[in-house]
Amino acid sequence: MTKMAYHHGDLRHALLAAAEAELAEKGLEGFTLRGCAKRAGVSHAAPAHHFKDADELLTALAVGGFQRFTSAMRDRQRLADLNPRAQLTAAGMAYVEFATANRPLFNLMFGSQRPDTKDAALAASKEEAFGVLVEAVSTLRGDTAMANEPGRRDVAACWATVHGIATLLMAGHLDFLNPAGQRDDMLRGLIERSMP
Amino acid sequence: MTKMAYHHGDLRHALLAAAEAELAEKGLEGFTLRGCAKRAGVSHAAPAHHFKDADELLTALAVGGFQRFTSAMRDRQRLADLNPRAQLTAAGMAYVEFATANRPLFNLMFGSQRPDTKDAALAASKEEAFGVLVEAVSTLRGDTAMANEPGRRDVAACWATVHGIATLLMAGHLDFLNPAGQRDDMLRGLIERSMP
DNA sequence: TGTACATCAGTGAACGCGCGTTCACTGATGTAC
DNA sequence: TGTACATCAGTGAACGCGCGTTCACTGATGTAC
Repeated sequence: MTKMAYHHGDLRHALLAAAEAELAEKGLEGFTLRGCAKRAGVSHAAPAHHFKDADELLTALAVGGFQRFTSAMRDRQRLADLNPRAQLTAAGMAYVEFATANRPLFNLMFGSQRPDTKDAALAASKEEAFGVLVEAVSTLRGDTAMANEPGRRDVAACWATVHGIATLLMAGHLDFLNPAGQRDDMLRGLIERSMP
Repeated sequence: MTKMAYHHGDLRHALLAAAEAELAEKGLEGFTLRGCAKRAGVSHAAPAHHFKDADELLTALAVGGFQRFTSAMRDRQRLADLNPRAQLTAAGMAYVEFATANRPLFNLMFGSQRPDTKDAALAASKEEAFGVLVEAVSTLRGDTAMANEPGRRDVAACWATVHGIATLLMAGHLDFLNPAGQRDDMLRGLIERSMP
């Protein structure tokens, strides 16, 4: 496809990529449809052919975010020791790292009302990410964690801890920890103590 | 002061009250200076005499938020049993409740970049809120928690847990817990298990 | 006690800006025959 | 294999909107004398 092509060819994906860059750079507050179009090298009216409005684009972005989030956790688990605690820790570490490395995206995924909660793909990708955590807690417990109240509490406790660490870290509220700089060990310690 | 008064008399405080209502109603994304002025019953150019821009107003709002946040935790502690665990739990419960009861304000305080981080009053009010938690953990440990690394980790663990619970709860991600509805007991359980 | 005047806190009209949306259009693509 | 035509994906100008900001102004207040 030459640069002069009237038709883009794959504007939908180009827009998604542009939107992701736009989100990462401007944050959720500075995110605009016009900015995405400009970044994709297309007139600002063009996106309407692919996304109804900014929120629909953001919903698609969140879906991709959850998928990459799931992959990041699974990749980390594959590199980790096979014992249940190490597996849960690996997922937790990847959770925190994904958040700090993709702040506005993470914020879109977990802290925004803009993505369409009724979107099936979003619900599915979210559920899949959640599944990584549930699976790790289940293995550690030796049962199906979500099937009983103590198990659900274990899931909630682990999740709240990693999520809390991630959000506090992003806001710079945990800067008092470990001035020496071995951040990973410190995080690992915090995550492990949340386990059942 | 009659309704016809040309001068408001205490527009600064009226604006702060209006801004708080505006924030609660519209959220951080829909917050505008014009909206605050309108709500305060004043022309939209008037706020400029009291606040340089929206961020300065939001900074003042965040300061007030942290002060009320601190009070909420202290009030809860005063009603609770005197033993150290109950004191820490009380602070944690108040933490979570404040968050869910004041979502946009809490979001402004902990999740936004808009308040001026260099503002001395903001830093002080934030530090005071932090102090409630540090004090409770210190009492429980029997030492000055922030003076040693294990102590700091205990502070971080408790904080991350309550903060994680608060943010996940706000996003509706903990709905799988306790369908029976005894939410407080469930929260208390989660908070207590994070303690040293 | 009264008057003059500086200062302050508000008004309201005007401006420019970037946004989303609309619309008539144009160029490319795919399909029917 | 070629032609006609419907459809689709893009353009770019125009619009209205709400925003923050500016500015000349006006009304109230406080102070000097």
